[in-house]
Amino acid sequence: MEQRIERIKKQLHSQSYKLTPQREATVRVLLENEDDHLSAEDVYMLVKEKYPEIGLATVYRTLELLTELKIVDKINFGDGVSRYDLRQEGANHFHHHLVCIECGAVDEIQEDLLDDVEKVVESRWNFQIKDHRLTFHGICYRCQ
Amino acid sequence: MEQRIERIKKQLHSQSYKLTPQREATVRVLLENEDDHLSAEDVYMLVKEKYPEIGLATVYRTLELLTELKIVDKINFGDGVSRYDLRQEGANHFHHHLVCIECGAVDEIQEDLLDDVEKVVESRWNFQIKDHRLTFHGICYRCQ
DNA sequence: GTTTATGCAAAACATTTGCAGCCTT
DNA sequence: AAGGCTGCAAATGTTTTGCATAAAC
Repeated sequence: MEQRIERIKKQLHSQSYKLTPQREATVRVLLENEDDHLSAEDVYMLVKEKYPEIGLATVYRTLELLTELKIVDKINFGDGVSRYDLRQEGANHFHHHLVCIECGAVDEIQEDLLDDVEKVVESRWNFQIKDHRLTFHGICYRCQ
Repeated sequence: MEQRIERIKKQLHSQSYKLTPQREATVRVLLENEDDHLSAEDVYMLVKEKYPEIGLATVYRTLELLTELKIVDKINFGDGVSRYDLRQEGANHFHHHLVCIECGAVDEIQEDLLDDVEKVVESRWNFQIKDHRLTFHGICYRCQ
């Protein structure tokens, strides 16, 4: 955890951004809820517990910054809000998601299942892939 | 075109919805711009050319209805708006997208490249897939 | 001291909803 | 007369922006 914060701090510094207390509190919330898919509002509520003076705008600005630095990925599951998902350290692809249409749970697939598909797309469509988004909608093991 | 409208009309009737002039005008805009990925506002502007009295709320309600009937798919590429994409007739999967990060173009892949991946997900994660969303972000052939 | 970041409030958007009136049967 | 459907305006919910203040370098 601390090491991970340290590395994020370096990443910010390398682009001449600072890890302010507000930003650190926000990052900690993301780290502590790595399995969830928090909206900006969710993050705001959780950060406020430790840092009550923080403003919602700061949270939005921090999440935008982290997205830009590819520390988090911004994703939208079709309900009106954006959600923010920490990237695995060293991962060069965004992980996949399983969204249950019964209970709303969102599970993650960390494994990259798209290697073969991407080779086909790159050669057949002559498209140079930089990133991807793959989400399955269906019924999770709990709801079956 | 006319036959396609006719089939959509039947599909609506089978669920006891009507194909009103407003709905028909909206469907026509979608058919005429099948290659694009129009937002509700885009659709509204285009429908207004032929049917100036239409209201934006009606367009939203029609798009929602068409989504429910799986005539269109609602998709979000990460800019703040939902886009609406006609499903290929008879297609049982939603097609894939290539979004160019240089020029913003969105190309479609009609072929289903996910058959193998879905088999793995269904058995390994015990997840019953009903639908999927796959988007690649990268550089299109035009921008290379 | 100049830049960078923050908090608040207001603004900007996208989307949804309430409701009175309008068709169609 | 009843139902579904529409247009308008208002309401809602999310995200962004302007600005004055505060913190960091």
